[in-house]
This record gives sequence, C-alpha cells and structure tokens, in this order.
Amino acid sequence: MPKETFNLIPEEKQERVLQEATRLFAGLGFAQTDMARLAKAAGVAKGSLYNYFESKEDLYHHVCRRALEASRAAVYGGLDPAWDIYRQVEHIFRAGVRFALENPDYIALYANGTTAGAERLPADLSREVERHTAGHLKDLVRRGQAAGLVNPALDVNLTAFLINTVYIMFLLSLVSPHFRIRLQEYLELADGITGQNLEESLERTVALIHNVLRPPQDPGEAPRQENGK
Amino acid sequence: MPKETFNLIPEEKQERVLQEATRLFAGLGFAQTDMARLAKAAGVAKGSLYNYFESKEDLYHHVCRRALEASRAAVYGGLDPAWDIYRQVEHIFRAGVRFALENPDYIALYANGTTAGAERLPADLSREVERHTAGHLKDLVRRGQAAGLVNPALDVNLTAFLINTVYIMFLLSLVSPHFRIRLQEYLELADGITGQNLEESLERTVALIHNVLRPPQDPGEAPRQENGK
Amino acid sequence: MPKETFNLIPEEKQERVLQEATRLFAGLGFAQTDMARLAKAAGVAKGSLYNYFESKEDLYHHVCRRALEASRAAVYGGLDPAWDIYRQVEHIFRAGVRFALENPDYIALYANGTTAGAERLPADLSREVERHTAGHLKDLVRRGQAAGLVNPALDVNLTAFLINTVYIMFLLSLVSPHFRIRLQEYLELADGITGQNLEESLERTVALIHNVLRPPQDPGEAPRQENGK
Amino acid sequence: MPKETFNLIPEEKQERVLQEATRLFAGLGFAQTDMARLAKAAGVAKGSLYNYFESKEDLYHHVCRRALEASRAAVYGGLDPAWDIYRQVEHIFRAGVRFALENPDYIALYANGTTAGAERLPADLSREVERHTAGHLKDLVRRGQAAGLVNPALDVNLTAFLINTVYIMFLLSLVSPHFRIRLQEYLELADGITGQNLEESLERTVALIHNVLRPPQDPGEAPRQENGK
DNA sequence: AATGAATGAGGTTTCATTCAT
DNA sequence: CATGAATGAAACCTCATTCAT
Repeated sequence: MPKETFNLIPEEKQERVLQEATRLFAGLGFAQTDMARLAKAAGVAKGSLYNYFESKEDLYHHVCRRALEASRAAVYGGLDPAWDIYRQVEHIFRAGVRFALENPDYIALYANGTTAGAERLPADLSREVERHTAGHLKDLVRRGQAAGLVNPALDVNLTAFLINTVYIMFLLSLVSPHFRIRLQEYLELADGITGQNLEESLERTVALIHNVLRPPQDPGEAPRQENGK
Repeated sequence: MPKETFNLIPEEKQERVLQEATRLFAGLGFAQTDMARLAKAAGVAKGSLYNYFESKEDLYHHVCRRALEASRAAVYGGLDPAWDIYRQVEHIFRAGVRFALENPDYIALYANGTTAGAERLPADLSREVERHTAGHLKDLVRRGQAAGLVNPALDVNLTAFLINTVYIMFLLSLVSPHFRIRLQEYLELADGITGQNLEESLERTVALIHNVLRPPQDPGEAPRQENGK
Repeated sequence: MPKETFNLIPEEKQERVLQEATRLFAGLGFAQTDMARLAKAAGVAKGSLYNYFESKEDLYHHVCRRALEASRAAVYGGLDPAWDIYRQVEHIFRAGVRFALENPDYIALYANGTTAGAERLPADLSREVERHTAGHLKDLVRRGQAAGLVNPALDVNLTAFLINTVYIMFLLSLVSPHFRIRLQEYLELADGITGQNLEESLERTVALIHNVLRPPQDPGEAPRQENGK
Repeated sequence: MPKETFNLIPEEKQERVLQEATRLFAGLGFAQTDMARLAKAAGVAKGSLYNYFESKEDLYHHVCRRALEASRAAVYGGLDPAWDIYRQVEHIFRAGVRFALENPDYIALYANGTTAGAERLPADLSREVERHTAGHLKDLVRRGQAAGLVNPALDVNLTAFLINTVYIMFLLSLVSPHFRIRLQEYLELADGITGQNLEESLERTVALIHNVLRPPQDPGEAPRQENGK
C-alpha cells in the first residue's frame, strides 16, 4: 500500500527508505520508531515519507509484508519439489538460518508482529503467511508417508506444526536477545553463538526432526542419530 | 524493585496496581501503556505510582518478574520430583495450559518481552528464567536415560530444548493473536480454539513428545502412539 | 492579479481553476483550503497553480474580486435606470436571490471575507464594492424623494443602509448554515427553506421595505401592505 | 465542555485562558490560532490547555458559547419586561453597542462562526441563540400590536426579523473591518467611526425602526422622525 | 508551460515525570 | 502518603512553495 509516488522514485531511494524502516521497526518496535529519525536515516525529508506512504502504520505494514515475502522467497524459492521430506526439511532449516543471519531485521519484524501486544501484523497477513507454510509442510509429510519414508503413525497436522515450531524458535534464537540467551542456556554455549557451534546445533536439530519423522526402526538396523557432544 | 512505600500500602491496593499494570502492559505493550490511564484503572493517583516505583520501566520490570514467577510457581509448584519424565512433561504442559488460560496476560507479557524490539526483559531475568527451566528439563532427561526410560541416543540439551520449545509455542498459541491463527491453520480448527479441541491437541502434542523420548521400541511391542483424528 | 501565464492557457482551464478555487475557499475557508487538493480538483498540476498565481493569497483575492464582480453584474446588470426605486429594489432583491441560489459559493466567499477574523477581503476591495452599492442606493432614494415617491422625511444615507442591510442578510440567510437556521427560526419555516416559502418571504420583505419608503399615507387611502399569514 | 480540571484551577487563571482564547480566535479565526501561542499568551503550559479542554475545538466551542451568553446577558439582562417595545428596542440597541465596544472580540467570534466556511458554530448553539432572540422580539411585536402601539398590519415574524437584522449589522459594523468600511461608506463618516457620530447613527437607526413599527399616523399629527444631517 | 517530488517549518496532541499541597 | 495540576519535550502529520525535468 505505498502511494503511487513511491514507485516513481529511483529504486535506490526506495531501497534506502525500506531498509531503514526495516532496521528501525525491527530494532525499536513500531511505537518507538520515530518518523523524523527514519527520514534522516534514509536521507529523505520527513514530508517525503508521507508522499510515499499514507501513514506510519501504512509504512510499517508494507515493510512487514515485504519481510515475510523475502523470507519466504529465500527459504522456499530454492526448494526442489522433487526432494524428499528429509532433504527439504534440511534445506528449509539451512536456508532459514542463512537468511536470518543475513537479514536479522526481517525475522525480528516477524517476532515483533507476532507478539500479543500492540505491534500486530494484520490478521490477513498472519493467516496468509502461516497457511502457506502449513500447507507445504503437511503436504510433505503426507507424501512422505505415502512413499513409506515417514512414520505412518504420525499425525500429519501435528507433525507439520512441530517442524515449523522448531524452525521458528531456532530462527528466533538467532535474533531475539531473549531467545539468544535461552539458546545459550539450553545448549550451554559458553562462548555465545558462533558460526561453528551454530552449524553443529543446526545439524543436530535437523537430525532430531528427521528421527521424529522416521518410521519405526528395524531392530537390525543401526540407530541413525549419533549422540553428539 | 518497587520502592519501600509500595510495601506499606494495603495489599489489596498493591494487587490492584499490579493487576492493571499487567493487563495494560500485556495488552498494549510497554510504549503504548499510559501511566495516567493505568493509575485511573488501578484507582490510585498518578503521582502515587511514582511513590511506589522509580519509573514506568521499573514498574514494567517488576510486573514481568512477577508474571514469570507466578508462571513458574503454577507449573513447577505442583510437580512431584518423584514422577518420571513422562508424567512430569504431561504435568508441565497441562499446568502451563491451565495457567495460560487463566492468566493470558502473564504469557503475553513474556511474549512481548522476548521479542526482538524495544520491549526487552532485562537480560538477567531472561537468563534466570530460562536457566531454571533448562536445568530442570535436562535433569529430567538425564535421569530418565539413567533409569532406562529415555532413549539413550538423545542429546540431553537438545531434547530439553525441544520440549521447552514446543511448550512455549503451545502457550503462545493460546495467547498471541498471530499464533492463535497459526495454530488454527496447522491443526485445521475451523471453529477456533475450543475447550474440546484444545484438550485433544494438548494430548496429542504430549504424546508426540513422549514418543520422541521413548527408547527404540522392541519390534514385538505395539506402537505407543495412537494416530488421532 | 493572476500572472500573465494564466491568460495564456485555454479559457476552459482558467474556468476550472477559478470554479474549484471558489468552491473550496467558500466551503472551507482560506486557511483550510489545500492547494494540492485544489489542483487535483481543477485537474491541473500543483506547480501550475504557482505559474498562474503568485501565491495562495493572490489566488484567493482574485477569486473574491471575481465573485463580487459577478454578483454585481448579475444584480445591477439587469437594472433599467429608468425604473423607479420600488421597481429597482424589487429587482435587486429578486436578482440577488436568484444569483445566490445559483452561485451560493460566491455569496459564501463574501460572507467569509467580511468576517472579523483572518479571512479578510483587501480593504480597497471592501471599499470599492460597498461604495458602488451605497452610491447607487442613495441616488435611488434621493431621486425618489425628488419625484415625490419616497417619504421626504427619510434620511437618505440611513435608508440606503437599511435597504442594503436587509438585502445582505437575506442572501446570507440562504447560504450560511447559521443564518439559514436563523431564518427558519424567525419565519417559522418548519420544513426548511423551500422554493415556495422563499418566494413568499421575499415578497413580504420587499413589501416591508417598500412600506418604509412610502410617503405618509393619505388616510383616505387603503393601507398598501397586506398582513400575510 | 471543559474538563473537570478546568474548574479546579484558580478563577483568575481560567479567566486568562478564556480571554486569550477569545482574543485569538476572534482575531485570527479558528484555524490560524496556534495552541502554543495561546498557551504562552495565557501564561500556561501548552500541555495544560489539554488538561483543561479535550481539544482545540472543544476550547473554541466553549469560548463561543461563553461569548454568546455574555452578550445575551449584557443585552437582555438589563431589560425591564414592563417596558414597551419602543423602549426595549432602544435599550437592546444601546446595550448591544456598548457591549460590542467593550467586547469586540465576542462579536467577532459570532461573526466568524456565522460565516459559511469551516468556522461554524455548532448547529444546536446557532439554533438556541437565535431562537431566544426571535422569541423575545416576536413577543414584543405581538404585545405591542395588542396594546395598539404597533402597526397591526405588520407581519410579526418578519418585523422581528427586520429588527434583529438591523441590530446584527449595526454591531458587525463596529467590529468587522469590512463592515466598518461599509458603514463609513453608507453614512459618509469621513473621520471614521467616532463616539459622537456613532451615538448619532445609533439614535437615527433606532428612530427608523421605531417609525417602521408605528401605526399609520393620524394626518393631523406631525411626523415623528426628524430628518437629520 | 506543465509536472509533481521534495522540502521543512509549523501545528496539534500525548505523556512521563515532578512537586506543591 | 496521596493527590493531580503543571510541564515541555517529542511525535505524527500537513502543506505552501520550490525546482528540476
């Protein structure tokens, strides 16, 4: 919902405005973000922001939508539909983590907006976003079961919910100060979250989910998950 | 960190102030909450709030701490240390859900504060809270493994993380508008979240976690999880 | 005082600009009228307005002058100098009412500009306009007295003032929300101001003025004014 | 509609706020009046104005109502109901003029609010004010006719309308820059409006109205109005 | 001559906090 | 200890005007 005008200005300026808006909304929240500061940060006049967007809220919504779309594109864009659920889940987690590291503000924006308080995403956007992911994951599980790759005893919906739940919390753990602390406490990362232990945690988390999905093991087989540490 | 004055006033008035503060901070967020309205809602003078607390932030932190402590008491207070991990996990989930339904504001406060934005819980509070739960859950897993009740291949830390992750998201799904929508999308609750389907979802979620914990099944045994629906 | 540029553009566009300006200034007042909206309403670019006029105020003054001239032309243009005062007064009132009904904005503009506040007509315009009408009316009275048609005891200036006063208030009563209400209260027009009762009120008002003008009646004559209702 | 708070502050401060508000609204109009300047002029903090009134508009309405009430009290308060219409009309005009000279801002406020533009008095206030005066004047005329003092051929409503019309325009002529110019043009007051010529104009105007009211003269009687100048 | 994006001063309103009573 | 009026720094948003195209 930007105004007409916004599309007519140089793309580079559009980008600057949206970047700064994203950064500030993500870092400070909606209420604390100051349009005047935002304008200055983006290198445009305060009034110009109101040539581009109807209101602060309008800008906020646009920025949120954009963040969600970028996030979806980054994660689902690179997905090969032919891959089985194990490979897709791994890809989703890896792509998600990469995206979160490169665009922490986008994830923070989602975090802020899913909060109970005043910062809400518009309900239709909430629904649209979650419906898409839910649909995809359920489909994956269902097809996995049909192919005999996934434990047929698993409830499709709940399994999809579980996968996404872990995914969301994993990303939030990279971005939210609170959840970073939480991750460190659980995984005992004394040195904070580093590239190295992150990679390791990611691997194990994916493995854990894989194990949940796997059909009951033939006792002759060796267990698939190695216990790390 | 209330001032001493706060302890000198009738307990009933203390309660009113804290209740209203909780309600408003949870519903509107920190920035949107207006000290004047809060005072009026609590039936005290605006100036009195500043006799009781150093600042708005001071009040906010106190209210957050209180919420977290109440939540912990409700969930861990009723726990019998002798119970095995399966029973404790079930109890935690059930008590958590009951608490969330009775005190949605307390959960919302947590949600707001764990967000990436401006609404942060103080870092020491974050750490304290998560450390406690993490410690408890890890201990449970470890003792479960020692007793042969829990799959020895499971990574202790990661398993604790998983349990808590699902727990948190389950409660948020009762409280945050966004996550309510999300839950409905995943579990296909066309009629919204009702007492009935909530109970059912809760049961299955706990069952799913139990199954993750369980040691590899003796192929002779019947599978423990019933596939619902 | 438009810039030369204004005369170089198609007359139809000139008209559109002036019409919209009149409509907006009349309806919203000077301060509330927004040059951007005006430009959009007139179908020209915002910048063009500043090619045509020096400033908002310049445009406003031009529009006021135009309104006053149109009003004068409508009322005095159709006047036959040979008519006696009675006929001229009737014509003035009738033509004025017709003009006000067809161009309420022109009258509203006058009303706004004669107000005490910030909305002032330029003093020279005020003087010019009133001087013209005053001169005409005084002349009428004077000639009427000379011809024995008008009560010689009447003060010329004051009589002219009275005629114009009633005239102005009558027109304002058609145009200003407040004075419409006032008219309804005085004349007890429960159904608002309709074509019918307007015609009747107009007739009686003119008759009242005629009676003021008339020389003392020969007691043998029948009274000229019928008491309506 | 001031807030509670306004009644609790020293009366002297109330007065200062209302006086300055009246002065500025009257002089500049609603839109041009700046709450910050008003606050400074009244010697209170900007924020305090919003402790006293809901909004700028609320303050404006209150000030208008007050002006109308003061005006009514000044004019109708000193009226002896036993007086006949001639004496009452004279009193109304004299008291009105005195009030207008002492409180030009109150009249200007009325003028601004009766304008067609954005500056409107609330409709209920318009009606209330005009209804009161209309009722009083009609009653006077009616009783005058019953007592044989007033020309029975006169239409009651229209006569009341006429009296009030002249009254309003006379007062506006003291207060509005435009109507001052107009008065000078009509009455040829080369030196502007002075105490002296004002008194004379007032007298003649009242006499003119008296003459309109008077029953048809017995031809034996001398005419009552002296032609001035 | 036409356009409309850019500008930034200025306006209304909010609100945490203080302090005199 | 309670009270609530006072304060003024921000914050959002508007808008007349300019100017590069």
